[in-house]
Amino acid sequence: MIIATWNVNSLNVRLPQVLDWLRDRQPDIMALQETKLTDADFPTLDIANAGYHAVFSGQKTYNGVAILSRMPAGEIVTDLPGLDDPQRRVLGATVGNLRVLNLYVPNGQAVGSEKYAYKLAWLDKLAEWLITERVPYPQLVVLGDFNIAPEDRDVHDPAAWAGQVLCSDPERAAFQRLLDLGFKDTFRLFPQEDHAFSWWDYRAAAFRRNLGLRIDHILASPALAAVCTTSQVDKAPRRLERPSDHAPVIAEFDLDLH
DNA sequence: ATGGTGGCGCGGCCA
Repeated sequence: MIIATWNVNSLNVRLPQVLDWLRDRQPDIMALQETKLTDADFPTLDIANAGYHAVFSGQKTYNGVAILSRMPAGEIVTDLPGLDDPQRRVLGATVGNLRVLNLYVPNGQAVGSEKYAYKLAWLDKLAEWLITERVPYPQLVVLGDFNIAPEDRDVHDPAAWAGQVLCSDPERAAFQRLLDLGFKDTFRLFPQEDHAFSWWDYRAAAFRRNLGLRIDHILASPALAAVCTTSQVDKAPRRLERPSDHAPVIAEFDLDLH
């Protein structure tokens, strides 16, 4: 079973790339972030023609999340419990015997800003949710754009980024708290090349120079991590014309969805 | 160098 996550930075613009990627890689589950579409505008038909069910929680211009799956999804949740928030950043769904939580964690803008405080409060609510969610759903995957580079090796220039948003200690502590709950960062279950990133700024030819960060993650509950067989970043879509600034991240599991 | 690029949508916000 293959699970993937991709911040597409507008599903309108990136739909052809998403359809190509689905055809080539055939994931069982695909989590999308920054669809930037209202639910009325979601391309359900194109996705269905590609062989996938879709559930989504969108808004105009900003944010928006979706889960595409070979099998139909149920038990849909679109909000963090206890957080009244118009921003569409959360989508939980059950696909067969797997629980999927797709997240677009707030960016945080700058350390000390209002958006940064919102990000930390949001992550606090997330941890509280996972404490309860993992009980009925032992096979739980929590994935998406976390907007956190967990360690210095996830940053092209750790000295320049030290203490900056996406890399600050409180953000990393919030990420570590998720790991302390027993979730595994599947990417780090396996040997990886140095300088492996999932996001590169559009500016300053950052991708060509591999000036990136690894901020997109697939976290697996203990039961799921135990059957994880590989995880990698697929940089190919970042090389295309008019790419997203993020690349898809993949994890594969020795598990039958049923 | 306090910029640079991209999406949305048409001025400014967000990343």
